[in-house]
Amino acid sequence: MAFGRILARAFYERSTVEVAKDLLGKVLVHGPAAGIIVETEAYLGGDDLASHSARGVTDRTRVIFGPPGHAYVYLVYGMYECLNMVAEPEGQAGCVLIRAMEPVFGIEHMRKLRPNAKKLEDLASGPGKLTLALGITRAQNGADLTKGGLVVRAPLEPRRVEILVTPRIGIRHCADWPLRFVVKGNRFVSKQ
DNA sequence: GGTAGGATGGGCT
DNA sequence: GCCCATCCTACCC
Repeated sequence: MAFGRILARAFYERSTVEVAKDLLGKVLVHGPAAGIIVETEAYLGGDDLASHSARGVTDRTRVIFGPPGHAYVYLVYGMYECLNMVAEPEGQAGCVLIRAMEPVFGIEHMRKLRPNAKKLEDLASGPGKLTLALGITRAQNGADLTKGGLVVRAPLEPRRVEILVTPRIGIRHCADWPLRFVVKGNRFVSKQ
């Protein structure tokens, strides 16, 4: 499969849940490597206490309140970086955590960045693994997803996907909210 | 097959 | 000082 067009800003300028669901099956590209997004989570504004934006605008969370279609990348547990896509119109909080990807292009490149991964299924089957495989760091925080080296494209041959909805993983607040979206049956997700 | 525990540092109280 | 939107290893069935 090859790449289609870059997703426009209007794609991201919608509700966070819509964007999280529609990102499934899209192609995430960074430099020489790319894969199909198979697992996402929505982090909402307002009363979603699991979101970093819940405490308002700070140096870290500023990008989440900014214009949609930008990357929010942060350090978690002192060691790993997580990639999010900013959604909602400017001024409103909301972002989508990219949790897992099916490797498609640049697989040898990604294997070098993920020496611990034994199987193809382990390359990007988690938010920290995915950023390692793609070489994404906080240097990409705030990057414009509609141009440059980090973009999301439509697939040229879209697959019909069935979406499984579950609670989000690894959080304490709002632990039962149904905001995790996975491609049902896909073997590259972090867990079914 | 499964899970408990440790690594490790930034953000915020 | 406490809390993490995680991953890997060791160890145990």
